[in-house]
Amino acid sequence: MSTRGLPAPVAPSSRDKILDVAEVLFARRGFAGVGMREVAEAAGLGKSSLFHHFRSKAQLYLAALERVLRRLDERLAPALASSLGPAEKLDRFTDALVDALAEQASAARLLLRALFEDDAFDAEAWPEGQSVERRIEAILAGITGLLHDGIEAGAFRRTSPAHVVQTLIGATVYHFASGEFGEGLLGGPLLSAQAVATRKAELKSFLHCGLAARPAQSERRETKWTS
Amino acid sequence: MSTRGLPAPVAPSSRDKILDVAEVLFARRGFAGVGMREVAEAAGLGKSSLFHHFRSKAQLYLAALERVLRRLDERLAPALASSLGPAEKLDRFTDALVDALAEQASAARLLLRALFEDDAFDAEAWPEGQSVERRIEAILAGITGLLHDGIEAGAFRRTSPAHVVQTLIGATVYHFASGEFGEGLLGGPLLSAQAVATRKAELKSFLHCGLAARPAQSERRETKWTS
DNA sequence: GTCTATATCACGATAGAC
DNA sequence: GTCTATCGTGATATAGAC
Repeated sequence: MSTRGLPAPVAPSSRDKILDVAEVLFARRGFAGVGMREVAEAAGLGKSSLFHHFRSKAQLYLAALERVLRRLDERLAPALASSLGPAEKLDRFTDALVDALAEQASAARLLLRALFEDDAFDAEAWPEGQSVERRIEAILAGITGLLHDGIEAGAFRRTSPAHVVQTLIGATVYHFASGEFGEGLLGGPLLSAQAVATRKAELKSFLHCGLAARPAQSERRETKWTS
Repeated sequence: MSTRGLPAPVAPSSRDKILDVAEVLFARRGFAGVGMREVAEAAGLGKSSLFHHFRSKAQLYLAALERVLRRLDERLAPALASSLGPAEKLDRFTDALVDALAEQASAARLLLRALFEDDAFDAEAWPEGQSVERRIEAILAGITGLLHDGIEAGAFRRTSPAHVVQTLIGATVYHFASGEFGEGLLGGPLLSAQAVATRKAELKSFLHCGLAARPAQSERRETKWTS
């Protein structure tokens, strides 16, 4: 019958191998910094064979990014779908996010590029680009909605969900994308089990405290959060 | 006699003009994504004239980055040099950092690239690269030392200064580098006076609370928050 | 200091044999 | 599907006139 839906652990297709090396290379040096020749050679193919699987460099880049986002979404969705309270849900979300980013450093770097670079090509012109856009929006809607619900339920203090999301992205995506610089700063590896656990605890400690609902008395004097 | 040490506001040299456009272009599309021809034309020069001022593309990139770091250091140094307590010092440092990054968005982007990209060229081979390295280390030493002193003095809870620095970088440098994405998420401009003030308040609120020294009893009460 | 012209090379993408 | 060969373009960088 069909093998659809089943992973193929023994025989990775050429397409998957190309995506693997493209993900690593694009993460390291960005879209413009990687040549199709380099990707092809790293995947063990000729350059023309690569263009048989992906019609253009932009399509390859977007396909690699889309795969990263798909895997990330698969890791985050269970945390958001659980029927826990907002605080516990946010903890699970944070754990899942950190685990997913720490599992593969190239994913964090590629994701960071997607979030702050104005891509030179027109992403919307490719179907992969639209898929990328939709996946980003879905993930953002999930975490933003969680924060919003928590505020409405009184579990979090009244703050700006968007600003918290930006802080969360910076504290996770940037952290695991920081590579050599981050390791030099920490004085050790970024991706060891211990370093990941420390990061998780540190981050949750900040979130726990920074989002905790407070007595109205100690609330900010200028409580006009516009966004 | 000499004009050394005086700014020249009326007659910007060709070199300064080149650095201006290089900073913007490299920030937007990275080292590999910008051509020397594009820089030259944006600066109103011929391509060969550009190579008269900067011997290579790598030197131009590093010079632009070095200028960004120099200006940032000038803004941060007063906050660190003040004779305030650790908490107030950190507040001033945060204000200065946010103001400096918000003042010019290209600076934040170029700085973010410097922190997470493994540059394709050998930065150490150029004198500008060594200067970049020294300036980054100086800034890091300043904020890390401030956090360390605050912990020793009992003003901050006992945590990892390096992790706090990473969180701080993510919450500031990434935030102001996020450009179109960040504006879409916030639903408004990133760099307006109001948005900058909101970001400052949000960030200091997180820091204030996340770093506050706590009674030893509540220090490790993570049963409610950890799954 | 700025220019025109050029050297040399790598790029993305295509054609067509096998 | 993979290959060799090639097209057209634009890259960094240099040479030398003015």
